[in-house]
Amino acid sequence: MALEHAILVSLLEKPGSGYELARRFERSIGYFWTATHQQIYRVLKRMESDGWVDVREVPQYGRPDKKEYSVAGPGREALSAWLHEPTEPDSVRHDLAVKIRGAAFDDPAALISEVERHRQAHTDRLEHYLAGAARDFGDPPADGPIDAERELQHVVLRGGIAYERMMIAWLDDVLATLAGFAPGH
Amino acid sequence: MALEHAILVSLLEKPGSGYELARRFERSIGYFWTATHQQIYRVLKRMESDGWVDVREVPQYGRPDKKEYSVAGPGREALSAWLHEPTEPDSVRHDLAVKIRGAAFDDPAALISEVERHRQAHTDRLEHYLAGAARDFGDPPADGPIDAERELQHVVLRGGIAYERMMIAWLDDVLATLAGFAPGH
DNA sequence: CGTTGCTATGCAACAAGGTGCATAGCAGGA
DNA sequence: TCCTGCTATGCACCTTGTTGCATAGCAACG
Repeated sequence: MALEHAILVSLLEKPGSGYELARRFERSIGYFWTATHQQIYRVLKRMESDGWVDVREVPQYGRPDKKEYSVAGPGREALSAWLHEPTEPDSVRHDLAVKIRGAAFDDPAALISEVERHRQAHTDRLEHYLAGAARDFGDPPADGPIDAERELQHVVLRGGIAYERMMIAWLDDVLATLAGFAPGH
Repeated sequence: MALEHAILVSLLEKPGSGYELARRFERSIGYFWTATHQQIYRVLKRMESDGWVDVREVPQYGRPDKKEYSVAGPGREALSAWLHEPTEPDSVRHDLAVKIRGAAFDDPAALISEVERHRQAHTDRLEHYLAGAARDFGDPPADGPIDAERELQHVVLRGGIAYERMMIAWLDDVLATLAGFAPGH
């Protein structure tokens, strides 16, 4: 399982509360690893009892207090062990692909609006990525030592951008294919 | 949930046993929807008791008998209903991306072999897809009515090919980025 | 005859993920 | 004052998914 590991990475990049982690999982991290706040709180509790993270009560004014988590020694070691062990490429779940093949036994044209919805979602996400890339990585690399954290975040973001572009191009292909059935239909 | 739907699509394309379905989920269907045989048997049993599929005992010689499943009326209706209802784009789980960002807090160079392993897996899968495309869709389209089932299977396969090519290109980008840390290391 | 290996089906236990709901502090506006 | 809305944490339940194991027919090989 890797939700623990995703949380460890996120906390190493910046300590934070369960709530803050949940929000990160709605944006940056969440684009390649999803989790709801219930899941996060549950796993954080386990990680705390395993000594992977430290907790600090942070009083806040104008809003409820929070528990700020940061990575402890054993957590760092667990992450390191996971990084050094091979992982199989993730299994994918593309229900749109199932729908497309299933459409052959129903009405292919009825899928057009669904595919367009997905295309829009991917376009929005691409815009979001590109904005983030311009904001965080727009400047030419500064002189001096290479910042590994920054470089690695950047290459992951480039992966997200490549993925969204690929999906948009493919969904256009799907739409063209679906359109091919329409007239004769 | 969509394992039921993936099974319905697969059975509509061709009726078969749980064992045969499990093997299809190791190849074609499995590239965009994974399932183990235990899961498939369990779900098939439920689908049978819900009247979604019909079963036929098929005696075989030279090997154990099997139960051949085919889609029944209610199953077709359930699939149709699912096809017509909107679905959110699937959540992704790319643990390699988590590892890459995590490598900033460990040894980035140690990830190189892992990334190369993944690259090889994607290359193999691309080869497999291309062979399938040449075998099944290599001929120019025959005259006559458009075969929706064939066209839709083809466009899904093109999606798989686009995905693998994108991944290979991105993994090369990752490797180049990781190599950038090595000398100074 | 015993072993290996593929076909074929399945159970039990557990881990992980998702849905719905509950609680509570505090700010700002109607 | 009440309501809405955001921050913040959490429980209970249920569905899915994974792992390990068990059974059994039959073929091929040594």
